[in-house]
Amino acid sequence: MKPAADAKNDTSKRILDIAEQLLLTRGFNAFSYQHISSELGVRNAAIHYHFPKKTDLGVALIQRYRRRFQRFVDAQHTLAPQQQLERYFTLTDAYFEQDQQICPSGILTTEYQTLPAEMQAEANAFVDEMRDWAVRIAAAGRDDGSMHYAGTAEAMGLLMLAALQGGLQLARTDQSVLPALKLQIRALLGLATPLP
Amino acid sequence: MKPAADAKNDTSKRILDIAEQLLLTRGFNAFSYQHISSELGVRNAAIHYHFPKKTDLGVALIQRYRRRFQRFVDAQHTLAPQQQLERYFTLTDAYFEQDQQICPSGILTTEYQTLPAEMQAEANAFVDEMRDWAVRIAAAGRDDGSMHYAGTAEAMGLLMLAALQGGLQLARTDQSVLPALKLQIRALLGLATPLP
DNA sequence: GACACCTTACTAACCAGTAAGTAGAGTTTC
DNA sequence: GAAACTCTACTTACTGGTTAGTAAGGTGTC
Repeated sequence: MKPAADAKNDTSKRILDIAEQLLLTRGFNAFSYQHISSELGVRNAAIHYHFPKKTDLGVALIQRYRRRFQRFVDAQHTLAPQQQLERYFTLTDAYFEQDQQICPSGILTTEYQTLPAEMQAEANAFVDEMRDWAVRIAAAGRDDGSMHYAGTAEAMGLLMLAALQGGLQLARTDQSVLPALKLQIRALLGLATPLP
Repeated sequence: MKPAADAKNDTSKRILDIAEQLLLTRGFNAFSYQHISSELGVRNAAIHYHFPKKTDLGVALIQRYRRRFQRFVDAQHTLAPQQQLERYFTLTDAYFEQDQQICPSGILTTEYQTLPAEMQAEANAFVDEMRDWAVRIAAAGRDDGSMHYAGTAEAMGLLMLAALQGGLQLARTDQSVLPALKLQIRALLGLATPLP
């Protein structure tokens, strides 16, 4: 048995969970170790024990996102393209419903210029992966005949990603944004009503 | 003659100019009065003389944007819809080319939860105005037969706004984003090559 | 002398980060 | 099997820097 290691992992995970919530609602520059430690019920220095520098915490957060996103993608590579798109919409809705969070790529690219180089590198990789995935959906949908749109799959995937990223942010000022955007993306892809 | 008033206006304007640059590159939470005062060559308290609270500066910034955007819209209400769209693209490019700035609505909605209530209210109004304008372009383009797209003009305008907002942010990780996005929006509107 | 526009000098709060110490659980050594 | 140790996961206490914001004073212009 390794209760010590379990406890360590548990605290680290809880730190990451709280930091993730703060990142997606307030941004990396607008939360501090105090926010985390008071929420967690420990002292400030305890956070530094697990993540010595704030940069370490930021990098760990993005790396966790990347792993999670990879699992998300892998888990549904057998689904039809339009079902994958609907899953992506559901994911987007889930962000918004949880305290009007925005997507990680949105906060990371917006604060990009103020982030340490290690975080910028991780953010670049993360954005690339998300973009590739959106492009694959658009390409597969065209290939299997379920989606019909003008332009290239590369540009269409990019547009969907950019629109949802911007849409999650705009939704904070008007909650009707996301439903309208989803409808419009479906319309532009020549999709009818969403699948159940 | 009013040299005193001119000097005041001039300094206030320069403060706003520097603050605007900082807002669009770093965000509201990631710049301080020190950044402005050192750039301007004055002491910290001089900024507080013109804008007592940082909130005052933030509100003044958004109000200036709103006035500027209104002039931008008014100045080209006689242009054809697709020419107005191209002007909007040009505006977007100009932001990016100036130190990879993002659009004001992007930073304001991303940092929304951390902004003082006065700034949130101004941001709401600003976003509404931008959204209305994008929708009017989509509607006018459909009405005059120059644009052809699926879905409503409301949703299409919103999608263009959201995509360009997200696109300006994503462009920081890959400069090919904006050109691809512009091409795709034109394609989705049934527009051919951009007008000169 | 009143006013606009600054300065110096300061406060209190917050920030990331560090150093040194401690409690407890597990491991080693004799 | 008990004393000695080591390790994890913290704590207290602190540093130096930055933050927004204020108070009081100076200087030039009308």
